[in-house]
Amino acid sequence: MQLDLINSKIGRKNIINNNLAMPDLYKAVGMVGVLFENKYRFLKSQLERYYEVDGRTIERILVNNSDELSNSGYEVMTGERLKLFKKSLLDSSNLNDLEHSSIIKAPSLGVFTFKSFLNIGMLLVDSERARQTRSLILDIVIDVLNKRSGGKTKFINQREEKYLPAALDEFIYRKKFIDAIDLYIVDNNFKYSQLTDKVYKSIFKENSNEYRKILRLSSNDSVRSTLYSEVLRIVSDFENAFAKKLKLAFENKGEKLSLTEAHELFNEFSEKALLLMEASVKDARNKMASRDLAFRDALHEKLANYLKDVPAEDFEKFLGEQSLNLERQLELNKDVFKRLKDR
DNA sequence: ATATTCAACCTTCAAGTACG
DNA sequence: CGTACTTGAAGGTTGAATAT
Repeated sequence: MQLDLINSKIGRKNIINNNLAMPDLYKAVGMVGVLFENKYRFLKSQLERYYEVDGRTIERILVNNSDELSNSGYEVMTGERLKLFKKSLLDSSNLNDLEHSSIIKAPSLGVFTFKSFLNIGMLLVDSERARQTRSLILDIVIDVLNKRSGGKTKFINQREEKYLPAALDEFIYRKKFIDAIDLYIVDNNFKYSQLTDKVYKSIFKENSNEYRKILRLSSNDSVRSTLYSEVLRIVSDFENAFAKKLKLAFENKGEKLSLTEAHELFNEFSEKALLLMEASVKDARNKMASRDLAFRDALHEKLANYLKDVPAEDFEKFLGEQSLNLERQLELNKDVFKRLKDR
């Protein structure tokens, strides 16, 4: 993972949003904070000491990145809350006398959470400690990812409850799609793969070969089994809708379409469908590009405009305790499969 | 209730330094 | 050599605590 944390806001947010890695990070950093309102809090003086920088440097970063840092938990406390905070600060009392006397009088105080503590480290350019901390952060985040995913991220898309139903639906629609190509287009060795690629290109701008390369899949891995449920849903919709179009065109014409005609038909269809499903296609592209960068270290260059940070819920969804591997999902859905089989 | 005081915060101008 | 980053220093603002 070659993430440039200093220059990539998305990269930084992906660290901050990764709640699963926080306990490990906290342990590794070894800086003890004061527990207040359920979060570990740090003072600017602690950051100065840890990163070995001047307070003004931190101040400047706070000013230039105020949105980002308040999102990661930095705040200036005043009034009643400050009073309470000072109380817990005194109880834990792991600061020296000088800090002690000045802080006790402070009418307002800038307070960092552990996340904003890390966030500062990801923005300090010249501090050697910050540099070390960044590489520590990346090591741990990768380590947590590997542990949680069992070392492989190829099928990380499947570790989510919505995947299985989406995959089952897709299986059914895929069959309709294949059948329609079979029945309504004149025989051609390439008709299946060409139209499948067209579906992919419409939805996420890559054909299956490009996609394979980006995800470093071997030739016998199926592309579909690596798609996120949101992408699969759209693939299903496309396949289902285009199958109907093909049937209609076949009935109008009274005979099988040539492959060229089928391509033209698809182009028309795709243009309209993309417009109609604009929001969900955009959402799928966002999720695919962003998650693949964060989880699979794979960059979809053609979807670069769709890169966003991966929300905290996604880390939980794909790496958390609730994330399920496929075997377990299959186990839980045994009865569903039995019913399907009996049909 | 009003004035004073204090530390932190904020802004600005300026100069030093590391780096390609 | 220009750019980006860091540090220096001074002056002003703010909000809360304390004194009057």
